[in-house]
Amino acid sequence: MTTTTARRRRSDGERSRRTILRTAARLATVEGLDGLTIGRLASETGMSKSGLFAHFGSKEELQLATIDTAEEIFEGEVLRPALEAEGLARLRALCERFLSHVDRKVFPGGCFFASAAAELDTRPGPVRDRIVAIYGEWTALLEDSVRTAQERAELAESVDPAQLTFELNAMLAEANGLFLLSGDPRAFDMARRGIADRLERAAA
Amino acid sequence: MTTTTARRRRSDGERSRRTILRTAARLATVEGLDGLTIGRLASETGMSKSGLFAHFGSKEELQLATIDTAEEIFEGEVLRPALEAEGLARLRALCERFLSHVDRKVFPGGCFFASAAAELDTRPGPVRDRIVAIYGEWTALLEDSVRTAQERAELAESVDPAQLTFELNAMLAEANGLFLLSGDPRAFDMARRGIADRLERAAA
DNA sequence: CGAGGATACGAACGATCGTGCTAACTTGTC
DNA sequence: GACAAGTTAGCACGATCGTTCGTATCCTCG
Repeated sequence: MTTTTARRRRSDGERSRRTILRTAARLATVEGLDGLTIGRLASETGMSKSGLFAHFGSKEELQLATIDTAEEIFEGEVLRPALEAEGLARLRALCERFLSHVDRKVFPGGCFFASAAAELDTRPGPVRDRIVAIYGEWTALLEDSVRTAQERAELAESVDPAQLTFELNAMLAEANGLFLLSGDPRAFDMARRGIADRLERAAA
Repeated sequence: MTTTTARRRRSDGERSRRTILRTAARLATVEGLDGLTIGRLASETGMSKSGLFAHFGSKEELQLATIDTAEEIFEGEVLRPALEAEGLARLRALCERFLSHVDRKVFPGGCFFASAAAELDTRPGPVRDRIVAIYGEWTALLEDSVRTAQERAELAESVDPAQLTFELNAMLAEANGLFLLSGDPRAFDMARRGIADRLERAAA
């Protein structure tokens, strides 16, 4: 039988890999996941092209690893803090943490996944599939929060969870886009006001 | 005195220029305005790289001309038909024509300007400036329609035009993005429902 | 401490990028 | 019908793309 040789990594390699991927995640929101180039990333991290490349084996693997890293950052900045609340409060917290993470420029090019989704929209392949899956998880999380809020009688039974999620998501994404285009933080205020109004209307 | 030699174009050159730019506008929504490459565009139109390049002189000029062409197409498909109506009907028509032009795949990658805005968000320069200006004009058109609808007592005086525009724009853009990601035309239904609800709530 | 594997680098590859140069041809004008 | 100007192609350039290979170095484990 073939013993699967699990290549154990060295600590220094692990560390530079993290450094590379954190830089890549930030850079990708500016240059795009495709515009993210090996040479640029190498000079940004002070490594050689070949040394950096050896960590991934292909550009596609680098992109997938970058997405994983962006997901971890997003979890830490948005999801984990918001998941401490429940029901309607969780829904509000998810929206607020999302807006906050754009405002605080966790990624210099705004929401990583909004940027990646717009870029990979029409380009089939595993990278796009990964982005679609993550978008689906985010949407499902919002919808679940709506449903829980309904069970707790914080939102009306008559509310369509998918519809409400669509509208909330729309305002979050638009705030992200408008802020990036205009640089005006009033984009967040408009999103907050729109979301608050919409939730009030959906209240039980 | 120096006579300004206005370079008059020849009819065959004008025709191929149009062909190139129409192809470029479609292609840019898939590959991106930066991913739009001279060589790709040349082979797509059956021209030589240098012959095509001579029309523009630089890639940036090509990008700017492509944006102009996309604007003309957008005017024909969305603006002109909608501007026949007035007030609230115009506002509804603008939304409906926008959704329709995405659904009909006027551009294979959805709304040209949503795609370009997401790409150029964070990259300063004349190309970005042009996209920002066009986004501003679109927003101003929506806002003006809201104001006119208020003057005609079709929408309540208490409505904040900028806020309503933000929310409508958000749902249009989200429908565009969601449709491109999922391929599911129910994205348009959710946008229509959300917009109808929002306008009903804003009615006088 | 010695061995083995992970890590990193330098050099080089074919391909493609945007961009020039030159020359051939078409078109429109007098 | 000739001449000027606009149009297109061919070829080549330096740069950069993703990728490969050989080699030197460092960490880790026995």
